[in-house]
Amino acid sequence: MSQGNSCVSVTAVQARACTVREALDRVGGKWSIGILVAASEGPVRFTELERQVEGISRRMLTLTLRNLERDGLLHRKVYPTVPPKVEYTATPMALELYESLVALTGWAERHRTAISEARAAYDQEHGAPTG
Amino acid sequence: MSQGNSCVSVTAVQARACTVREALDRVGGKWSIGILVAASEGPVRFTELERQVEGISRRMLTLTLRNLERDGLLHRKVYPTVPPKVEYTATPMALELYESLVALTGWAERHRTAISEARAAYDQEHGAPTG
DNA sequence: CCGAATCCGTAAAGATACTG
DNA sequence: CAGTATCTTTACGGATTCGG
Repeated sequence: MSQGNSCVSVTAVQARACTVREALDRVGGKWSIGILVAASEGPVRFTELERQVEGISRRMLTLTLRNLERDGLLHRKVYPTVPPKVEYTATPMALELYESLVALTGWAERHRTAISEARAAYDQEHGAPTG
Repeated sequence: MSQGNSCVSVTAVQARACTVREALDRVGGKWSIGILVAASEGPVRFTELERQVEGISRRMLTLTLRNLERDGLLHRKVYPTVPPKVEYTATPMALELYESLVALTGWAERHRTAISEARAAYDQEHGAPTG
């Protein structure tokens, strides 16, 4: 997931950019947000996530779960019962992150149509994908 | 850059997740943020960006520039002079996006060490990359 | 100075079958 | 139920070359 970046920028401008990317890298994957949002509502089990995120493969669910756990965004609790039971819970840090993401949600909603129009205009002016 | 997603989620929970991803996809690339931040300070030229972003290749600069322009985040102004001159300017929409990203910056700075520690702890408990 | 076009390596992501 | 292992496809990103 292209992490392991320590913000070794030369200019102050790019140092700021790097800090932003540092945050985005935590949720940069295709599925991280979906899992995080689902886990923000309370503890969720593996199969439960598999249904909720919908479209995710078993493999990607496992991988993303591991990464989120490794970053301290999810807590993994195993119940040693005979049908195995594992619960994933969002940590306070993850909940805080989600709050920060709400600002982005607002932006996306406000400019959703503007972006679509910009893309349509661009595609028409240049080589449009539709023809 | 894995865009073209229209948020066709079934559950309300995942619809919210999708809106967040919609915003993240605009800046999801490896270089988008760096370019956006540089352009937020005022109009910048191609070669200027090539130096500022530092590490970016000519190809990726061009590609990312095109995507940002297509999404309506950058305005491209060409001066038909004999040595060609092209200026890229952040649109109001892009500046607004950058403001929203500042919230994320705060989060990243607050939890930078916590994340590092979480990763170290995880790597030690499981198979550590360093041994 | 600003870019397009091509080739190529790596990493992300999907599908599926198998296991404790 | 909760994963792991393996295989294949796709997208991202780097290096290089060429053109206006």
